[in-house]
Amino acid sequence: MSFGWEAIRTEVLRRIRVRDWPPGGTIPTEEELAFEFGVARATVNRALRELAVAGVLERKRRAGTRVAVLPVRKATLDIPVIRQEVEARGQVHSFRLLAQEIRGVPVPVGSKLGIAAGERMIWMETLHLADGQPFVYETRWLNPSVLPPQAPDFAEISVNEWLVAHVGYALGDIAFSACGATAREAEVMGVAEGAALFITERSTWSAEAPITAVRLVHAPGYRVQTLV
Amino acid sequence: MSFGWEAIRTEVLRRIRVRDWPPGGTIPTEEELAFEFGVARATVNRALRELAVAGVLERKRRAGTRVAVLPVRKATLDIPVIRQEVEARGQVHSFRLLAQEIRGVPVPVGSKLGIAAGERMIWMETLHLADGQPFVYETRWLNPSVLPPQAPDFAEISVNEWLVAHVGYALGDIAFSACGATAREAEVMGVAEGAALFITERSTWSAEAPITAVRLVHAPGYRVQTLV
DNA sequence: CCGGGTAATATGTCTGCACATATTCAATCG
DNA sequence: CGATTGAATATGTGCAGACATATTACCCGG
Repeated sequence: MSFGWEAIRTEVLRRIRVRDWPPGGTIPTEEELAFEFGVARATVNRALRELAVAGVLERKRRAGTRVAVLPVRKATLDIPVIRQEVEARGQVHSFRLLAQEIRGVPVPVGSKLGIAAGERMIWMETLHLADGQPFVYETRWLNPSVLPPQAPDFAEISVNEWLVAHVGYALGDIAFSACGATAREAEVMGVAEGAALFITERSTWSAEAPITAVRLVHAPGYRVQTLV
Repeated sequence: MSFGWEAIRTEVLRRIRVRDWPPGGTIPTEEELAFEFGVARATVNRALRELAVAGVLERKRRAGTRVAVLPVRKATLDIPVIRQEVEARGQVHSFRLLAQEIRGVPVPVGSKLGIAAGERMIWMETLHLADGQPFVYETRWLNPSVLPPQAPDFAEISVNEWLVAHVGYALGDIAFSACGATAREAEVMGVAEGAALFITERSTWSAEAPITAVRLVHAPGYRVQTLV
C-alpha cells in the first residue's frame, strides 16, 4: 500500500472528492494517517503540505488539518523570456530598439518602483518580431545604476536577456490586463487604433535597488495559459 | 548559523545573486553544504528543492545541482470566487441569471472538454454585478450529469459556488487573453462595441467527467496581479 | 460570568541514518 | 574502435525519534 508520499496525496485528494472528508471538515491527524497507511509521519506531512500549498487543505497547529471550503485555486504560470517564447512557436525571433534615452520617471512608475518621481532613468522602446511580424511592443524604465561603466549595446542583446544574465535573480510582481491600442501602439504593432491588446506589466527589484519596470503590449490573439 | 531551511534557502539565493555561483555552474553537493552549514542533509535538500521548483536551480541525480541559466519565472496567481473578489473590494456582489438552456456544444468547446461536439450540455449566461455595476459577464457550458435529480435553482446560488460546494475538487486549466467586445458583450456590460476587455477562460474536470467550461468577460480596468 | 494563566495537542522542523533511482564515467570485451 | 556492462555518485525518498511552536481547551480565581 505504501507507495510514497505521492500515493498518499492522491488518496487524500480522492477522499476529498468522494466527500469522505467534506469541505470545512477536519481530517485525521498526521499520526493517525501515518498509522493507517503504514508510513512515517514525515511522509504524511509531505503529502499534506503539498496539498496545503496547492490550496486544497488548510493547516493550523493544534487545530489540525481541514478541507478548504472555498478552494482558492492557485494557478502557476511560466513567464519565459520573449525569445524563448517565439522560438517555442517555431518562429524566428528578432527585435529592433526603437528608442533609448534618459528621462525623469513619471509618478506612477516611480511609486511602483519605490523611487522619487523625476529621478532619471533610462527609457527604452523595443519591438520584438516573430518571423518579421510584430509580436511584442516593449516599453521599459531601467535603473542606470545596474549597468556597468560602459553600457552594453542594447541594439545587439535584448535588455531582458542582458539583465537575466548579468544582474541575476530578483523579485518582482506581474500584472495582466487588457487595453485598447493607443495611436503609437497601433502604428508600431500594425493594428487599428483601439484594438484590444493584452498587456503584461512587470516590476523587478534586486536586494538593493529597483531594477526595471516593463510594459509589454502583445500582438492580438496572445494568450497566457496554464495547465494546473 | 543554522536557522532552518529558510535561512539556507536565503543564503543560497544570496550566493547566486552575488555570482559566487554563476548561472550554469554547479553548486556544492547537499552533503558538502550540510557540513558547511552544520545541518542535516535533509535540511539542505528541503531548501534546494524549494529553489528548484521556483525555477532558480536545476537538479539531476548524479549530475548535481546547477544554477538555471534562463530562470523561467514562475508566477502564482490566486483565482478567487467572483463573490469573494467583489467583496474584497468592499463592494456588494449580486448576479442575474440571464439565460439557461440545453444546447449541443460547438466544436471548440467540445474539443476543449474532451467530449463529442453536439453532445447536449447546459448553456448559461450570467451577469455579475459589483454595487450594481456590471463586473463580469459569464458564459458557461455545464455537464448536466454532475447535477442531482432535481437541479438547484441557479438564480439563487451562483453556479460556481454551487459547484465548489457540491462537486468538489477538480483539475482544470486557465487562460487569459484580451478581446474586443462583441455586440452582445457591449450591450450587457454597458461598454462600446469593440472595447478592450479582459477574458478569463477555464475548463475543469473531475476524475470521471468534464464538469464545466467558463468564459468570463471582465469589466474594463480589470487586472490580474501577482506578488512574487 | 468573565478573564487570565496553564496544560494539552497537532503541526513544523530537525537529525541521522538507510535505501532507491537516475545518470555519468570508466572499464571491458568483441 | 565501438558498444555493452558495471561501478560510482548525487539526488529522491523513506523511517524513527525528538524538540519547537502555535493555538486551543480548560481550570481557576476574581
